Amino acid sequence: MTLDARAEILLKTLIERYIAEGQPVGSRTLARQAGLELSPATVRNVMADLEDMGLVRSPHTSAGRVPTERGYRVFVDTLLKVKPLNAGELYKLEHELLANHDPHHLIENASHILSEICNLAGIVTAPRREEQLAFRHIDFMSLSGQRILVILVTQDGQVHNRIIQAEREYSPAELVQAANYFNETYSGVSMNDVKRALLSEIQQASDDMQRIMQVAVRMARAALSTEEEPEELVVSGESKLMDFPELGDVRKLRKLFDAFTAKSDLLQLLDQSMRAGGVKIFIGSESGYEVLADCSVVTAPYSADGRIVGTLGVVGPTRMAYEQVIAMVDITARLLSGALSSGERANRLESTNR
Amino acid sequence: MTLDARAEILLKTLIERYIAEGQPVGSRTLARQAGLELSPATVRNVMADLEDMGLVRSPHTSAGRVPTERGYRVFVDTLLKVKPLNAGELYKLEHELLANHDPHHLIENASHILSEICNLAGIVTAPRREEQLAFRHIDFMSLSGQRILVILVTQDGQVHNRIIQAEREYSPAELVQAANYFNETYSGVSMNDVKRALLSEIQQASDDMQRIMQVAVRMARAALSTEEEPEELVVSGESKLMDFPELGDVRKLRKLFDAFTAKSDLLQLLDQSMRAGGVKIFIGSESGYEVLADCSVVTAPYSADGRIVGTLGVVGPTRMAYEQVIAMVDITARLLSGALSSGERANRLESTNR
DNA sequence: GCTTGGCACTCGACCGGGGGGAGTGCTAAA
DNA sequence: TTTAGCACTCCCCCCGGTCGAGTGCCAAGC
Repeated sequence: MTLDARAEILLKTLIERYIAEGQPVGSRTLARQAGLELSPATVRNVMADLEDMGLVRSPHTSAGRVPTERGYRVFVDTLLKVKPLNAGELYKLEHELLANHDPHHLIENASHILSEICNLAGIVTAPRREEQLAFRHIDFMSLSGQRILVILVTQDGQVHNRIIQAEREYSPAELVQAANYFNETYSGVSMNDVKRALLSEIQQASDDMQRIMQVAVRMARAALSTEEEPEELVVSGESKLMDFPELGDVRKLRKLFDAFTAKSDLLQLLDQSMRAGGVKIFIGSESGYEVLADCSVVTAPYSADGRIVGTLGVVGPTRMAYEQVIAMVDITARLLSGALSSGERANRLESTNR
Repeated sequence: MTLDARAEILLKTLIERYIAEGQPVGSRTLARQAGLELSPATVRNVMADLEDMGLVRSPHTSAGRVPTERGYRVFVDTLLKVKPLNAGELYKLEHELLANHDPHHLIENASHILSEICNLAGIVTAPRREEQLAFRHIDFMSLSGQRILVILVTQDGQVHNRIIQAEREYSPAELVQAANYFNETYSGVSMNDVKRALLSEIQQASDDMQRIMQVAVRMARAALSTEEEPEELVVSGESKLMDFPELGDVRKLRKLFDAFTAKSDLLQLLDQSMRAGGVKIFIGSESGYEVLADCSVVTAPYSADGRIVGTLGVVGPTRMAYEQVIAMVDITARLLSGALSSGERANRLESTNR
């Protein structure tokens, strides 16, 4: 069941060739390509063995061999040599990613860049870390009627705004006072603790609290309970996938694009790979989602201040240039982590090959 | 060169049939469908005339007729009877659109709904009306180093935030004072006037201004000069276009999707149709953009408080159900206009057929 | 025992031809 | 002016044949 060295070389060559050309590889081509001084006939024997092991298959009787999912798996796990980026690429990547420091722009950029350099669809989940961040500033502003605009700023400079429905109208003065009270009381406290504090403050002693405090607490509570922003997923360059002939079937493409729009499946997949550190690769049906049957997904979590807050990656056909893609996903995750961390320039990019 | 009544009926029937079926319509079918008690032979004669006029054509010698762009044009301009929505559809539309009152959600919703009810791609330009809106509130907050977060709220409750690079570090107290000064001075003034005022304030008498005012003016100026947010375009349901066989060619689709991503061409087209009031229809090459050669675009401007602020519409194959689509684009524009206007419930939906 | 050359075989891609069907244009008659 | 008839055209589909690539197997060679 184990591969000898020759079989490994042949499998590796076959997969590389198939990734490059997209067409079944015959014994003659493979014999020439592998640099092993073997005749096509020998190669054929090896191929028969590989086929028995389920690592390659023929689309039809006389059509050369194509890697199977298991074949790709072996390739990715044991055969492939990740190609690190050269200095020029790295510089360009870094330069483009850091063009804008606003967190939201950063993740949009990351998605776009991933898509561009890999020529695949780039996907990035928006960071989820409000809970850990410190509260910084809040503002209440009354809109028409009883609708109140709440602006919340967290330590990292992210601005969140929501509209809440109050139970009565409030004067501007009241709102300003409430905001002041709140800002003074909670500045620097983590959002988690703010929420906890709000909960206890409101159930205890609501009578003997100052009216203004009551107002502030009530507002903030309403704002933070509607807090549940749907988790965000940024997808870029989907249309790049239309260039791959193996996905050229419009019906398949339709399903894939719908999955990009619905986002839920992809989010689940990405969430899943958030737990494990490092680059993770889902080949074909390994992802567990039918739409991704002919696709591979390469992901890596990214962090802010040492804490993992999201995942990024690419989606492409199983036949993708893993050697480069893995390095690019990896490096992008590192760069993004660095950019999102406060000690910004401390992003050590130790090149740890897997 | 003018069409007699019979020719009109036949052209109308042909186009309706073609829109429904997507296949060339022959004389026999047409004769039966039109309800005119005519023989196929007579219909053939009429078709020959219509072909001379450039309103229909045959894909090949024996294949029935399909409408040309000019044919669609005549159909849309003079033959078609816009189908108003029934009460149920209208209710559902209104209900879904107004699910969220936040301006940004409103336009996302509008795009999504358009795409869903028309089964085409929905497009909406984000409202451009900062200039006319009144300034309401500003906040300055220092981030790491000299980066300063500026939060700007306009009268309608929209929150804009930018990060500017200051020329030195400012203390929190300075920033609060500056914001206070600014809020007191300019509250309620239109953004246009604020900008103008900033310009003159800064060139005149910058020496004898109080230091705090100087700071405020400098900040605001930096923030407002980077104001140029790229005009936004929200596209939904692109993948619906993959269901149309006439767009089924992957290469064409790729170009179309790239145009959706690039946005510039579409924005230009939509901007163009912002000037003219009411529903506007671009059939095939009329749009002037090659990617849209096989597509039609139906647009309508929408307004806020009586002033046109953006355009919405749908993109689909030239063979689209104009009769329904026109009504839906029209009504969506009206509903959105109503929702964006402050006297919110005053949206008179006079059903003015074109 | 592995490797190799040879050989028959299989299958997809491509090409050309023929039948069927849908629809046309034209003509002549009503 | 309308209609019936008819010849014609062209697409679509199916069929059969050829070609080329590549395989599997076998027997000979190292």
